Amino acid sequence: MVISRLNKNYFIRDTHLVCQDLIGKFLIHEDETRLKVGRIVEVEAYQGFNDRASHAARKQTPRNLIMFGPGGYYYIYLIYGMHYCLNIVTEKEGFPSAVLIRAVEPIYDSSTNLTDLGLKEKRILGSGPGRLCRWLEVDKIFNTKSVENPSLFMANDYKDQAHQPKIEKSKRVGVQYAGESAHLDWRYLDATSDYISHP
DNA sequence: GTGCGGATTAGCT
DNA sequence: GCTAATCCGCACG
Repeated sequence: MVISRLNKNYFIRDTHLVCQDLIGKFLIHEDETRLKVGRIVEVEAYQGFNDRASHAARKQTPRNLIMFGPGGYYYIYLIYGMHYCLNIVTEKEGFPSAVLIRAVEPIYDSSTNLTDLGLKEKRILGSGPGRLCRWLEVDKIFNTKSVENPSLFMANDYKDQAHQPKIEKSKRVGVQYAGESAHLDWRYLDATSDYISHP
């Protein structure tokens, strides 16, 4: 299978379709100093003006401005003063939406031999939105950057590592403050994966 | 300028 | 299960 990068147009469509399609895809940080590859196993949808869990639910601010533009750009913010969360903006300009990457299975790491690690240790690397950003060395430098930038991107395959995911939906994590929006089943995960953030 | 609280995590009970 | 850690965006005025 040929490795091909997901382009901006991939994200300019319904957020829930993007969520389902992203499960099993690869998230790759590659430059002169590192190569890290994770398989996406859990994401969440944040969609439109009526989603009270979304940063874009109230109004446009300097921080959430990128969410109001067209899909295909990263939205990365600092949470609780110490963890970054990685999102990809989705849909057409004017309908603020994004997909939060919540967990990846570590596939390759140029600074660590992953085969030396047990399941528990690999889970600590990639299970959870803050943990995966720490492992992949993703921070606000990539905020507002296009998914078509050369070093942080997603791809449909990585060295024949892909396999068929079993997609399940459930409630989003950590949004109990969001009233009506809190109970929506807008979290998508691969039920065959051992790397889900809240098993 | 001040104050509040979060799309989380780690460590302890 | 509970909570501290630790910063900044944003709402107030």
